[in-house]
Amino acid sequence: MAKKTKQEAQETRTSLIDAAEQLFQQRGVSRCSLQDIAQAAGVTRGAIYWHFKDKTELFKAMMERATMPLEEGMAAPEAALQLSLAELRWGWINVLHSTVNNERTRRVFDIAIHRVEYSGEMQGLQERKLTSLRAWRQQNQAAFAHAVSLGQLPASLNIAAAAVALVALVDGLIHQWIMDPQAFDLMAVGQASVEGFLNNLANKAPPLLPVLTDEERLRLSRA
Amino acid sequence: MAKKTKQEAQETRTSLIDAAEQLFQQRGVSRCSLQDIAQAAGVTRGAIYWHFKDKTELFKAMMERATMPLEEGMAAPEAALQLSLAELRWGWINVLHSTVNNERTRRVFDIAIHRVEYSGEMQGLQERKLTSLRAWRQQNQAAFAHAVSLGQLPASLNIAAAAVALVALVDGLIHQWIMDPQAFDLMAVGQASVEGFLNNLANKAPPLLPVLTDEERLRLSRA
DNA sequence: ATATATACATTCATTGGTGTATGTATAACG
DNA sequence: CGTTATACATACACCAATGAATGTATATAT
Repeated sequence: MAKKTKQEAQETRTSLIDAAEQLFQQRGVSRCSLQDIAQAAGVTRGAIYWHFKDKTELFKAMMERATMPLEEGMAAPEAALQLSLAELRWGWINVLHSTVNNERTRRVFDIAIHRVEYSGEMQGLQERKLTSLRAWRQQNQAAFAHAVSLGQLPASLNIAAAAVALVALVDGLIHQWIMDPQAFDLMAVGQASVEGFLNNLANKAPPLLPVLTDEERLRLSRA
Repeated sequence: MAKKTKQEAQETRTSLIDAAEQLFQQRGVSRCSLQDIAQAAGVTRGAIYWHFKDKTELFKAMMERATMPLEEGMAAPEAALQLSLAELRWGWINVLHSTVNNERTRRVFDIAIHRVEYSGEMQGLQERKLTSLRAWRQQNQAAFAHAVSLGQLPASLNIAAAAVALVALVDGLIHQWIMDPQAFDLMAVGQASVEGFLNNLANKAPPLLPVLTDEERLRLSRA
């Protein structure tokens, strides 16, 4: 077949990634062949091997296209040091928003969560995810530290633990919603949860539950 | 080769599941062959096809062996209606505990989260996971409803949203810890987070953050 | 003690997928 | 306007994995 224009080549590349996105979600990454993807994009495997080294590189390109806008939403490390709680809240709401409203984000989240095995050549992706996770935690922690220095949060706050918990909360909400989207309104529950979490960091109400006794702890460690 | 005793056969079956557990985690489910598993267990593929229909059934058996004790920890639906907040807290702490201290639980969680694709024949497993997720939510919600009826929690509480958030919190903590175990102490942070969450459901402190304005919401929906 | 079911091992045929090598028409460039 | 690099299509060789078929020695039941 004939050579294509540079723009046409970019269009094939795009449609290849599009097709991969669809098929990866439908059949799982390892369960769909390059033949399937090429056919869905209306080309042959030759086109794939021209644009990408192999399936792993195609996968990476797909992930990057979708997550790049999200990573941009994360403040630069220096800026995070001065991040206010309101700005932090805003960042999380933004993540939730694009999860709900951006179809591509949703699909790629679903793929990253349920349709790929992080082993072998995909191992690098897990480490990239880990890096991103740590960055989110760092950003939370820096914002909390800043808020403590301003007196908005008590100095007794364990900011590292709080950072972990907030990431867990949002991450868990997204996971749950991706699995079961009609079970709840992610934006509503997410906003209420995040705001509730942040508000409650400030106050030291008397505990509703009695603290676990040492004897109870012992029972656990023996179980 | 010779026929084995019934007990010996059971041991073969067990060692097959053991080997699968190890290799699934190391190489990912789709990336390790039945040949690999059989060899690691010191038998041939014949033994696998005798004990299990195919790889999917082997995987299911592996999952069931590990998650059965956890599902037992979940109260029966009727009992959940009378579940106290302290008992609910206890249940979650138990999950965290076996995540940290039971090596098998940890491995299988890692496999279920990172080393398998929920597509094709594995689709059924995702639905099983969904069922379990809904059960956890239901249990939380029932306990909250009960606590509201006792006056321990305010009637204004959105118990459905709170149930979702608590599941998200614990689920997110486990995910994060499985990815990055040395980043934090799951038991300590988990206990503090869960207790903090439950305690904060009771009080209605003045909000630290100004509520999102309608104009801000609009900016989001246009983005 | 004999027969039968058991618990595997071995062998075989098939297949789907990968990577690479090669072909080729044309866009881009000087 | 000729040359070259481009953007694929086509063809080929290769392999790893699966499932089924068959073999077989022995535990177990009667």
